[in-house]
Amino acid sequence: MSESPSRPEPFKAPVGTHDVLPPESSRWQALIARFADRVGRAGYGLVQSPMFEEIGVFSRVGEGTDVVRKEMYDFLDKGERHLALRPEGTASVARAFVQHRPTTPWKVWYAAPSFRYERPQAGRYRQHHQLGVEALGSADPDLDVEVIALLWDFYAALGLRQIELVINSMGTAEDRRAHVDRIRLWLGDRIDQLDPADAAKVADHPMRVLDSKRPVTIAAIVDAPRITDSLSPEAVAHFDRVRAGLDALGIPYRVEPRLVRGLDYYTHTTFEFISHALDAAQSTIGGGGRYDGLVESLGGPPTPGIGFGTGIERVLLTCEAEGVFPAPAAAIDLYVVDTTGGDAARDIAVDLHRHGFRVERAYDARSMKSQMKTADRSGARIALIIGSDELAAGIVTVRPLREDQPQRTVAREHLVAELRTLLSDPLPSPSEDHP
RNA sequence: GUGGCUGUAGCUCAGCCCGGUUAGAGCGCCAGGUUGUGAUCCUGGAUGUCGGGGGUUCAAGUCCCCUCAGCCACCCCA
Repeated sequence: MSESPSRPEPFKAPVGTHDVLPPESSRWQALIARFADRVGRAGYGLVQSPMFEEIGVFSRVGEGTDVVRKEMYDFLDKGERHLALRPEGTASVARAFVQHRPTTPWKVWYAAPSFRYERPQAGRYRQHHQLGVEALGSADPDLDVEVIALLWDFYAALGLRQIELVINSMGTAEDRRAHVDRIRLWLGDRIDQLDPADAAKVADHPMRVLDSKRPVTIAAIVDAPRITDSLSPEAVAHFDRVRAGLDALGIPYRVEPRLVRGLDYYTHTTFEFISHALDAAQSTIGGGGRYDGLVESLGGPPTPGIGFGTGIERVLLTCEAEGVFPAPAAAIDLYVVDTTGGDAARDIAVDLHRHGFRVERAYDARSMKSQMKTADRSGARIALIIGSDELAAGIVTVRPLREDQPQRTVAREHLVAELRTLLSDPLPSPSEDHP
């Protein structure tokens, strides 16, 4: 028997979570930056809300949904408070609105994790990340159009083409309630024609049965009443204006009267973006809708609102499937190679950082060959070489790695100026922030 | 929560059906190819609780059981 001490079992990320490491993380940064830019230009400001809330914030707004009934990560803290990790983005933002009462229209965006206790699979995690916007305080159908257009444009800017927009109207809160009752009765009369799994849902979630994927059920409900046939005049007018707006902007869409979203606070417009490039089961990459009663249900004044969320993981998965939006190239311009022990590399690298350059260096006093190898792999355009000769003479050998040009030496005191010229593209001065 | 498939070096995998010397490949990593120069090429090297536990056996990466994890699907949704 070996006497070697047993190593502790290595830890792994919890089920359904994942680490995002370089270079993949640079795609995340770029994606979020694109999003922030697009929605920022439309007047949306960043909102940062807590990752957990009193459980009531979520249960109040989604008591009938699986997302809050079965999938919430809830816990008691040391003060016996019943809290929950947020399962979706809208409720937290609505709670913040109620708490702070900002002037309306209040338009915000977020990039934040959501948590749901589900079995993970392709495109589905227990912690996933959403980009989203919420606009509160206006019932203007043009706002519905604006919000949908933001997401449409975002996908388009990434280069995604195989995206379908599906929209529906749930009508006013009264329309919705009446329709749910009507559907429940209608399905109740045909309950034995449904797939048993769907039949079980009729009492609690009749609407859910309508977007069933089971062939037996699909056949049984072809003639089910459609909400679009029984909307109030007010709701019809709203929906008409939303469609007219999308038409005017040239945004293609399909009206799907059976579209049912996972949260049951929606009124009027609901929408979903579906990727046809994904062969996984999870093809919805974004969705949202209007929620005119939500703020009130959280104790605020009657306040209309609309928003969407789109899953970063799924969007990136779709980008991969369509072969668009690759990870940005390496961000390093210079690599310092020092064979004199490393002090020169330390001084030059930090000095160049302070002057705004993007610089890396080798550590551990490796051989020159090894350092050059690393320099090459770093993607740097130029290696700055310091050997004993350079050190003694107060110079640096500047060796281009990407272009076929001879290397040359530059005096240390002229290095910054020389490199600025050499790299040609304008670099920010040390005081400014990077672009 | 239910079901199917898969777990062997950092990564991708072979070996398992037909148990048997020090467990392999490619890529990656490290070093060297004469005295200071990368991406090619050549040579050499390091690294494995064969997911974990139990069992069968003279002997298990290979067979059996349990368990955990990953993937995929149901469900649900981003």
